Amino acid sequence: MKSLAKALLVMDLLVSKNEEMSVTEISNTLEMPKGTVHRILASLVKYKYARQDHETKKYGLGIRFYMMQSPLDRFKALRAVMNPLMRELYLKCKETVSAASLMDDEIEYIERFESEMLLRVSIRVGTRFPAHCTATGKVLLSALSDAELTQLYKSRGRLKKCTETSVTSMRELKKSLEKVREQGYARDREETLIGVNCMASPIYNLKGEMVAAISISGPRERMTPEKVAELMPLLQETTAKISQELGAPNIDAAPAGKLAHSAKS
Amino acid sequence: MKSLAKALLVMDLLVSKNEEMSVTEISNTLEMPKGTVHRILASLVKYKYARQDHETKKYGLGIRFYMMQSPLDRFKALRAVMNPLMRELYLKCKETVSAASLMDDEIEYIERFESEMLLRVSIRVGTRFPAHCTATGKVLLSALSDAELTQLYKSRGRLKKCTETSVTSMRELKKSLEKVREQGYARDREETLIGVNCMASPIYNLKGEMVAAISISGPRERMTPEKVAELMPLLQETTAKISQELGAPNIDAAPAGKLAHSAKS
DNA sequence: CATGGTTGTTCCAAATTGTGGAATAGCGTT
DNA sequence: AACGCTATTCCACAATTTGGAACAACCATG
Repeated sequence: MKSLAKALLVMDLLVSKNEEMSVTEISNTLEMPKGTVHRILASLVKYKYARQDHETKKYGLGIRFYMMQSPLDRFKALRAVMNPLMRELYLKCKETVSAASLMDDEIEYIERFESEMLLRVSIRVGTRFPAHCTATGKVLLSALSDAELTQLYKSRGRLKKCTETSVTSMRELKKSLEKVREQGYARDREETLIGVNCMASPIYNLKGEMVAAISISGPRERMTPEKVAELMPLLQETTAKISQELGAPNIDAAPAGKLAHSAKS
Repeated sequence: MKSLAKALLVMDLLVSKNEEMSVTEISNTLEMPKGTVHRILASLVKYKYARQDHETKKYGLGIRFYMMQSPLDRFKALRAVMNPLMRELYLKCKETVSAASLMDDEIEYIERFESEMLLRVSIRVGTRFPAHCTATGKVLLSALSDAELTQLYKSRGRLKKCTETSVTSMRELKKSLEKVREQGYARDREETLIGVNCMASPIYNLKGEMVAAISISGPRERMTPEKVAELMPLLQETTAKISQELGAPNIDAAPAGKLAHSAKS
């Protein structure tokens, strides 16, 4: 199989270099015509074995490779995919856009674009919050089964109350998560911090596991119900695009997928 | 590219299943004719993206995939490849055959077939020895550059003397390693343990890095110079075969390759 | 021991598919 | 504006993949 052989050689090269390469670079190294290399790359990209940087036009390894690497590399790949689409979303809404994933019963922010408004939500990468009182957290928890959820909170007693509006009982939380599952997104009205409203939507990887969630957060005065309703399609469009880039299956089918085990480090 | 697409689908399936599958199994799942699946698998095997278990005839992921996984998985894959060929060697020489890799200035045994003779060398997986006074260790150290070697031993003072014949000075060691590089193998005469002789030969991975070494060890009385000379071709044949299965480049060209960084855990 | 039902593997004519040089388009620099 | 550099598209030729069917090898079962 000649065509397959050539494609595998291209993959080999990308694996061994482990950095992005241009079409001509590959073409020269492997002594293949540019047209051929390009066609191969297009197919590899289609099946997520390679990916093209839309800015530099260079090609690198795709998510299918990162999926089987260490959790650390996986996060790196995830961030690389999220970054440009999060920036796009930020430019549209001008509020702080952030991404987080679940670490035990907390969420940890892994990427963000901070609003430049005078009054804004300021979040640093690495920051953690209790999952149960953030929109992002509720989205991430919604991927857990009832059993997993009770397991997670079994030795933790009553839920910490961040603000007056935080949910504090397991029953309330479960009911809330039920709604999140139906809607496919979560909101929080000053549950994390007084004066801050937030909305979040999930990201799935190519196995259909929820790996992170993206949120828009801003001050109560700007994040009115109307504004949230206006931004929600944009947010969901963004998370859908990211999920798609990650190779997630059935884009609009009912989620209810498993939550990917998050890394400790 | 239809043929590539199909091949990638086969790979996808192997990745997601993460266990060996038969041709018909794949053929049914993907609804492709058996002939096509077989042809694709043959090509994937050729380029180390898949491998066939010669006993069960089933196909699984190849070393190219394991190469980019966590060090732990890499060791698992390495052992899977070494095991049958080490057994073969053991059956031919009836002496203890073992494999070890370098961990700092020690070697750690990662696989072994123990002789069933009354007087035999008994080694457990996980055991460690100072690298400088074992044949295996000398082989592994021979892949290091002069700079790396001094770096490794810089804060360790005089080399530990295992037996009377052990090398103890850095100068002696370097001279000894020079010889190992020339020969492509190492021997030790009661340098680790009084009464025990040993011979070792290196294994390279598909990047040309030395990842482990295999040794035959036995009591001085049986491991005479003549016996060693008789067994050496068998040992080298075995390590060559393993290296080849791992996809090592230029089988008989001058090694002088880098030593792969070994895992800590 | 033969038989039926598995499996993996091989074969080959038909035609669909990949080929790769050359043309095009797009981008940044001179 | 013209140049040199990319990535990308195009297309007629032909080499390649295709996949059904035949084969071989194995293992239960009758």
